Amino acid sequence: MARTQGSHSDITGPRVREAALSLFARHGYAAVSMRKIAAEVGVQAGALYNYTPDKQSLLFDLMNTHMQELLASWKAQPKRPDPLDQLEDFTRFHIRFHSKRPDEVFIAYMELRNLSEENYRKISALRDLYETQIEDVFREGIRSGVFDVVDPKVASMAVIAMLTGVNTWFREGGRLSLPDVENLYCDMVRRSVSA
Amino acid sequence: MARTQGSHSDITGPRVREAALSLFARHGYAAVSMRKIAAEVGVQAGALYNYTPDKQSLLFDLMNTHMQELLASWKAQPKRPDPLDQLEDFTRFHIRFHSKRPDEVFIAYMELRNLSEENYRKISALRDLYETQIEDVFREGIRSGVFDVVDPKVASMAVIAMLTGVNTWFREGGRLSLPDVENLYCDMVRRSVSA
DNA sequence: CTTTGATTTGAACACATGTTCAGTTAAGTC
DNA sequence: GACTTAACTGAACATGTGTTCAAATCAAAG
Repeated sequence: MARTQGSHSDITGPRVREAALSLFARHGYAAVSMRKIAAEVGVQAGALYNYTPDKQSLLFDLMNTHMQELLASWKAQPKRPDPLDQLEDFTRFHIRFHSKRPDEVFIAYMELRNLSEENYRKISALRDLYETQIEDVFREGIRSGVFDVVDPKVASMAVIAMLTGVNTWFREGGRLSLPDVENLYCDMVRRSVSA
Repeated sequence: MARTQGSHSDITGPRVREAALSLFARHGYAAVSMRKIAAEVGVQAGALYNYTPDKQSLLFDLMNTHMQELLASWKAQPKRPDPLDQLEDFTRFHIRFHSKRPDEVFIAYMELRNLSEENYRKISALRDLYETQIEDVFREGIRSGVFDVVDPKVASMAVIAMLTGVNTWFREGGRLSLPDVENLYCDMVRRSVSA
């Protein structure tokens, strides 16, 4: 058996994913052909099928990996006892994590409708799981009296939408630094739900 | 000159736009072919070109009309003197206007990258104009002391993102009525920026 | 009923699509 | 240097793409 180590697939595989990520984010899943992805990698279209069963799986893999990393990364964070601190941690974590992965985030929000029904259900479940994380913080803070929130589900959706919106305008090297932005949003988020 | 009045174009024209709106929102601009739009209208693809010079113009018209109506509708609103009231008015207006036009809103946010450069600039300018509306409210409220906002631009982006997020989960006939949602968001928005 | 011209058809254009696969290339083992 | 096999090419498949346009259709005016 020749070429089991040092094989090209160790290099080409990731490059296919990178090319798909970048192209899907820039032009959208439907507008990017397998030939364009192949051209970006420097390979013929047929070669892509050594690394993905089809175009749909390429999209799903990107979104699934992103969501898994998002959840794992949040759960790896140390959890402070006070819900007010947890809310600040979540705010900073969300902004930081998302600002580092603009392409993944863009795809995760824009390409949901291009997933097959089954794949859509899987990604949706992961997103629900993430939304539940902050919802639980609200419920705990309501019980302990530090939050004045009527509807924790709505508050979760509102806060997540607000935080994810940062990606639409924030650019490294702009008028504000990332810590600046974190502080501004921490302040607004806390005040919007504090007792 | 025959058939100048009661002509089919009075009926087919709007139906082409409606079909494009619905299909673009559901499947995305790139995934919808002129033949699919034509099929939805009940006509052959060639006939569409009596109503649009090309596919791109169809997309631009939908987005442009939406943005023009959004701006005109906001400017037609009576303007109350207190910035706190203006903020509440904006919040209710934004939620109400957007929840009535889910397809237009979806397209306006998702299909920006499918606009030609020139069309993108035009739509961007309109969006900037809308964002300026609430930014001006913040600036006035900071001056008069009713708002405690460090960065009115960031506050605008945060509030608009939060409000537009309603469209991703709110459905008429669900757990909450639209007035319920308006009240919840008014409360959060006001508290997040009040002095 | 004939004329008129707006409206629509249906075929054609040149090219792009996702996917498959027999055949070629080339890197590692013996 | 011969052998093995992963990696890749390049052509082919059937189908779909936006757009054009001569010809057919059809409702109203004369």
